[in-house]
Amino acid sequence: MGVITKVRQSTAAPVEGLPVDRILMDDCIAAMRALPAASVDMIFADPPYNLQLGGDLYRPEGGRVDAVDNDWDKFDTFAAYDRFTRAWLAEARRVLKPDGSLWVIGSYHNIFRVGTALQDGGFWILNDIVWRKANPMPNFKGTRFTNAHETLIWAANGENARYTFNYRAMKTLNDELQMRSDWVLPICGGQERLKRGGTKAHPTQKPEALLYRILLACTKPGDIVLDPFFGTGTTGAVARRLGRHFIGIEREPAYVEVAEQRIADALPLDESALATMQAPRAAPRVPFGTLVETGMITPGTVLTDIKRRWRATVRADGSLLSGDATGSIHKVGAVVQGAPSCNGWTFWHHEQDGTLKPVDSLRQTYLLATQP
Amino acid sequence: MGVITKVRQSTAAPVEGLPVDRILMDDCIAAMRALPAASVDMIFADPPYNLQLGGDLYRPEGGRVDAVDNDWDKFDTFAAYDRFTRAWLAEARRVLKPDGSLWVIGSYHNIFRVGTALQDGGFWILNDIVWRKANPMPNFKGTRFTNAHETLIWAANGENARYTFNYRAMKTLNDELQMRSDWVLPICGGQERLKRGGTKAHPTQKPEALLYRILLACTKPGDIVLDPFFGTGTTGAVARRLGRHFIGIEREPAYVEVAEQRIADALPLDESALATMQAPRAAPRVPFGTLVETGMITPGTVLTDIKRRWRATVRADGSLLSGDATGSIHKVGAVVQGAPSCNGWTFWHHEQDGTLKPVDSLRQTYLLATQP
DNA sequence: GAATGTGGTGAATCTCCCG
DNA sequence: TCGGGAGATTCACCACATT
Repeated sequence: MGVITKVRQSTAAPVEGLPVDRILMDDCIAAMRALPAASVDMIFADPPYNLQLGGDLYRPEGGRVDAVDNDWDKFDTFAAYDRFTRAWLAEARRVLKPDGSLWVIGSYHNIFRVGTALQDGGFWILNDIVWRKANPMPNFKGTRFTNAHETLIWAANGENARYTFNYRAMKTLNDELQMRSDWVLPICGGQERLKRGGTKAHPTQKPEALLYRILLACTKPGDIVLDPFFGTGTTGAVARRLGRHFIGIEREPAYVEVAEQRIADALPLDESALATMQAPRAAPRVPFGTLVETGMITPGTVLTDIKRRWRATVRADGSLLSGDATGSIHKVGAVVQGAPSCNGWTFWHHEQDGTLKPVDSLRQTYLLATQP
Repeated sequence: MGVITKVRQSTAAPVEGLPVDRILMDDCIAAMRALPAASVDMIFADPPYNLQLGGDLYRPEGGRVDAVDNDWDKFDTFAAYDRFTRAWLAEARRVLKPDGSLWVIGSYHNIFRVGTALQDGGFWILNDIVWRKANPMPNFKGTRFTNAHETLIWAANGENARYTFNYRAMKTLNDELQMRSDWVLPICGGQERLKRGGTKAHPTQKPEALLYRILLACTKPGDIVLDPFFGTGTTGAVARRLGRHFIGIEREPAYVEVAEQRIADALPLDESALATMQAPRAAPRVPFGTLVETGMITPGTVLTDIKRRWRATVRADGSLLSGDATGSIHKVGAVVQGAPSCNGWTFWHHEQDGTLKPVDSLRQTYLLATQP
């Protein structure tokens, strides 16, 4: 599997005097101003999200959520955030080569403002990419949908730029299917999460797998990647492992110190390490409710067990009603039988062509219709 | 299991003279202007994604502009789109009830402009939702990532609005896990795709499953949903099925004709099928003292937490005593743990048949015995 | 040693009603 | 409008301890 091709090297000679493979401890706008125009091949930016959090948030079991409360994430107004965004984007565009591209990551707090600003500034959006987190923090209070993703924008330096996109590499990475605009990756934790004195070194460290995919997709070996919000240096570490150069800009000395050490420790990846950075194939999970939503089974339908001893009615939200019992297909199946648990998929049946069929057959039909 | 409660209906009486369950064949801004303020419970909007808005505001998209003039031209075009967006959003906000909410769907071409405009206009973003298409069109040229999703924004009418969110219904729909911000749903095709003379009746018809989830999540039965870009009426068809009212606005007579027929064919669900899992909050409140009064628990009974780390004694008035702490089951639970708050119903247990059971089980028993 | 259980944690705009 | 009190609320993964 996987076609091995010769890797194209970066063609143009690097600009003289660039602070390559170094971290500049400075404000990002000032530092970019000091760089020559059209000198880097890609920019990855993880700017402040302007989260606008309220007071403390507590978990159901009592613990307090360790939120992002750093000063660098505080802006007085949207207008102030926009000024900041437009300023760094303008410098970024100047520093980027004509055929380079820009990546920015954000959440709904800031990404719409960033997207608008970069369109206004002349960048040309190529894709928006959704990082679907495999293990996001739940919504503890049950007030909204679990915020389970972040958004990345990939943009070229103008509409007609000839940007780099390693189509084959992405297709190979994705089991010979085209890489889609939604990426399922775990959040950064475990051994990968950098600590200082037992606590996390940076509140928003990004997983290396994310940068791995971005650099592999949009740069060539030897290319120079600029990260104006370097933090603890995920971009630098991945760039080194993939044989790319980096320029990091970071204001906080504490972050710079951690990043220096980390990049020094980063070793070029071998084959097996690369494999672990791939996302595991997401097991297709189909909730019963999806069958209701897609019209495969209608609210009001009566389900029975195979011997028609018990009956239950499907409701609009995919719950069942049987006597006084309500809940999921599994829960109601368990209750009517007086059993501790029950697999509702095989227990409940619906009538189809005069015969009883388990609702699991509907799930199989759905999977066949929607899987590539 | 599960408390059966009557489905909460929309509370406020609908505004007099509203064109409810009708399609207004008109420009959306003009039609909204004719509606009274604060009159609809939800708005779902599927505005044009590209810049071909028609009218004299917008230049035709046809010819490519030379790169030198590109910036200015793009600015001009984006500015025109922004004016249009801000205009319809302003009317939408006026027409929306204070506790109503807004949904907008878009792609990377327009969604950043829409998001910025609605934040500037005073809407408060609650979630951005990713509709992850189960079967998207591939990227034939292999020049970018397969564009496999669209983005929706869900926003309240201001930061402190008390919007509707049927948390329990969503959790049930998703097999007893919190509904996340990434939704996997098939695109609209097959039987559902409306045709006129063999070709698709509308280029961007949305799947009913998408609207089904949105209406189930954010409206109550009897609520009024406004769709200012009605198209072939997906919103209206789903609203009718789910026992919600709609107001559609659509300029194109051909779409209106298709929509009318489609909605007439949509079968409303009966009331029992419409029921969804209700939050405990919707159940009648039972003070702990009631259980003491009715003899379900005796003064002097000792309660403990599940691990028997803390003990408390029930007093005649339904308060607890633990060491020096006295007060409600919640307050004493919080005090002994040193936590900011505590749900005493699930924290405190009593011994029954040799095992510890949460006092909440007594409340459930009481509710079952006293509910009609 | 393997299986199981316990505790900690992650970019979070995180309650509602009543007086 | 503000303050106080009732009471509702979590998923996946990892490290580490226990069986």
